[in-house]
Amino acid sequence: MAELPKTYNPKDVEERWYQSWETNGLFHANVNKKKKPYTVVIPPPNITGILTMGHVLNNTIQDIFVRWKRMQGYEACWVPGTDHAGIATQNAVEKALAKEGTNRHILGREKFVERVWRWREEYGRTIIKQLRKLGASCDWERERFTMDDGLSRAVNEVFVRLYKKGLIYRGKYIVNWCPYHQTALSDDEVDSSPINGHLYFIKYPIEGSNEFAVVATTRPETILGDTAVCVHPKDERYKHLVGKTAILPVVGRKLPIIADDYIDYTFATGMMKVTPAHDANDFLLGQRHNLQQINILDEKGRMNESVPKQYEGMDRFECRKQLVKDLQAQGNLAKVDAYTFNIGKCYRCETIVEPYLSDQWFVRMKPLAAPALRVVHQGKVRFHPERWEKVYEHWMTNIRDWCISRQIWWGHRIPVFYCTKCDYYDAALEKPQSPCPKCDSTEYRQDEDVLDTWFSSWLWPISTLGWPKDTEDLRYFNPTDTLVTGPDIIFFWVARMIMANMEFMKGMPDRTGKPRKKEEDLVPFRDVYFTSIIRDAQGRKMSKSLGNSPDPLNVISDFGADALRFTVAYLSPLGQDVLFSTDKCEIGRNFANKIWNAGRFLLMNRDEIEGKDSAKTVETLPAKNLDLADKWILSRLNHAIRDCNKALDEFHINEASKILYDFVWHDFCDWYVELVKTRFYGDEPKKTKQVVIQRAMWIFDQALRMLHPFMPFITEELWQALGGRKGTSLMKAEFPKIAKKWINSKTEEEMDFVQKVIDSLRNIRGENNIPPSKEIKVQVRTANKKKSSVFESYDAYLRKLARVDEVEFVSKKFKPKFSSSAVVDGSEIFVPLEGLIDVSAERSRLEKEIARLEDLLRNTERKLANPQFVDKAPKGVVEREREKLSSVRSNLEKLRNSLELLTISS
RNA sequence: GGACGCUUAGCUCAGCUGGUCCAGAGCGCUGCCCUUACAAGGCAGAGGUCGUAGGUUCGAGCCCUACAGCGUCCA
Repeated sequence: MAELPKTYNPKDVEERWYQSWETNGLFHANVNKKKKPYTVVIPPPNITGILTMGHVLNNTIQDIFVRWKRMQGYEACWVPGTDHAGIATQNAVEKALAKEGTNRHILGREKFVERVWRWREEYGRTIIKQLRKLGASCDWERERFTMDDGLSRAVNEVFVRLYKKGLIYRGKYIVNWCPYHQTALSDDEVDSSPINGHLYFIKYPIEGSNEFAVVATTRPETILGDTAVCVHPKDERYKHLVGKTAILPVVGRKLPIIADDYIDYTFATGMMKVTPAHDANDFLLGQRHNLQQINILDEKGRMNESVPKQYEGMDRFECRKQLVKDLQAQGNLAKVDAYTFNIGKCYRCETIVEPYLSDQWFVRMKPLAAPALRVVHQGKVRFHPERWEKVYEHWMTNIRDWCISRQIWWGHRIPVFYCTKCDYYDAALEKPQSPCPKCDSTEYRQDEDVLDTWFSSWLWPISTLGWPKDTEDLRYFNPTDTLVTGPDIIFFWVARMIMANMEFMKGMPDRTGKPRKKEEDLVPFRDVYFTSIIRDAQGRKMSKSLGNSPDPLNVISDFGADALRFTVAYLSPLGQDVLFSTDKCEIGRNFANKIWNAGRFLLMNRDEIEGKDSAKTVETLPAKNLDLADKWILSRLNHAIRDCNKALDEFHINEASKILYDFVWHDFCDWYVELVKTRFYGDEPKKTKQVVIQRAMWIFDQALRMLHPFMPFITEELWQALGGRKGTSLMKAEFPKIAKKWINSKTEEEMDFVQKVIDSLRNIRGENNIPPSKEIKVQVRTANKKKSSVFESYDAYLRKLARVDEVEFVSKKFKPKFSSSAVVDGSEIFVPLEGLIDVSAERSRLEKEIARLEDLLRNTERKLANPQFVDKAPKGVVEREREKLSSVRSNLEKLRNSLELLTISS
């Protein structure tokens, strides 16, 4: 066994083990009927992306679950992959083209798409490679991409099925239009944010009258598309105007004045202009009242030929300025108020989106939503934390149809074919070969648009496993188990996956080959873990523009992947944001170093005791001749095993990491290792020492197993070093199971007493400034025989951990002089310090303790004096209070005596 | 405007179904230690009327109500 370096150096360890795991196929999962599957599909990162802290958190959590389940004996399968990110990717490639002085229109569609594929080959794998650095145990043989043949087939299949079912339709509707990308966006792709703008009040003369209709708008240029003025039917102010005609300034168009209770008559003047082609609500209003729809914009957001010549070709904002000037000149601008309102921006380029009337494809969502809502209500899909169910429910019950067409080139082209000779069209997997049923023509053209990227992502849990084909994988690994994702895509993705799975898995064979019927077999996953949002130390979202997002690869190279993983897991409470800064990785790095050195300590002593090259696996716990420390650490270990498994079961990652941190650092390193030293360095026979070291190694081995899902690299390295295991991996070792027989509260109480004695001796040493090198003598007056025997049995512990060289038992009559003292569970401890004692410090130390106990005593007395408490509180609680009372009283008395003696003797 | 979340030590946070840890951790701070695993460490210590005001209860950081501040989502 080579010597381990003094500090842990992650670099070579990580590289080496990841390669070993991957080349040995340890990440790969197969259909294995003897095992239960545990499946996770990765939220496919976007091919334009690079690893961010958000990915680190998300994938660390997934890896923890997957590695934990794998060690528990499940056939754990983590399906990785990427999505094609239509708009973002097209954006990136267009930018590259622009640098070359060309654009997609010059290239043409086919060449452009080829170019995007090349771009994807070159840059689209970045994030996948980076995930390996993090230690992600994805089954790379299963890597998928939303534009792969199989997945594209699934997309087409779904489109055609929904179309035939009448759940997909085409229509002219108002959509969110991004003039920069020149495409429609779904509602979710629009971010709304407040803007300090203006509210313009514009006067429309009323025909045959001196009156004006005064309407208010934040977008004055849209008046050019107005086709009505609307008032509330109950609004007395304007009743007389209904049915009359207003004249649109500048244009001169005649606008009917209509009444509809949709409008809010408390807002502004209570009169509203109606622009059916440029506002979603006006659009509906226009349909109800049969109003003309006048589109005044082109795809780039410029005024089109439907507006008066002087405005034609102007950008919408330029037109706004000019129009306001013109209205003012004409005296038709009543006033302009400062006004703050929300405005929608494209989530990719932040261009202000324009409600825009155009031909688009939609999915009818209501029928799909019902079962998806039900399975969440019934707990067949569980959200963690639960509160997201409300958000989900709200969205699902108010769901709107989903605009799935995008006017871009990169993506799945809509599988709809139009007859070039007549108006016939149909959805089909392939271009129709048969003549047009209406006109006999055989020429077809495919729809120019592509589908929203989410239209492929919503199939991810099934398409990655082979759907629409009935594959063994799909039968075995779906439904998947846990989805780990951010709450920001609950609508985009989570909800839609549930809908898709429920719809498209109906009737597909399950594990036993029978068609799926029950809803719990149709869900895409059983649990959804919503991760925290990673923010910077000031609580700001991480963003490129702020430059506050550390590059995870730098963090890994500075601290190690294990350190980063552990830190992130440790800092992430379920459902709460995480304030992260790179220096917090010291938590993980220091912990890794602690683990490393504990391992190093064990190895050094093993070599010492058993001789070099004695490495052998300790398969079973050497359970003979256990002393207090052994029994205690076994009890603590089993607590940790139980609590860690429970925390993971409940998705409390941070709690699980804290349990392991505390067990390893505080129980194992601070106490057990120190206690074990007394036996390593004592005079016991070699055989005894061998058992002691082997036991310590066995316990450490258990800890390594539990830590492995969190810190895979360092644990594997140490596990191999400790065990001399060849041809096997900690990845496949069994995760510890609780052995209840080792949990023993008596043992823990006894050890607690020993620890308290040591603590109080250390406290005495500290407060009296006794140098660590100086050994002290201790006189004890024990509360009972049992305590005396503990002192006798474990005095080696006192000697080592509190630097004691002599323990003397004293009688009741004994009156210590020049002593510092303490009371532990009724036993009095005196440390004679003649010449060394700082009397005033000692006095204040005792006084402080006395004051604390007096406080406690008063509280306890008050409680017990309350008949209601004694009456109503559970017996056990009252009993404990009584015990507390008597022990506090007796301790107090002893301390007061000591204080008195101190005063006398000084 | 609606929904949800947060407010505990100087900082960042734990504290799960009200009484056992007389309120915890990490960082920071103070003092002492390079004790043969670890100074990325050890030991000891200082530091909190658990946002405010009420209420329920024998008993509340934990439950209820109102308010304030911060944040997120939706309209």
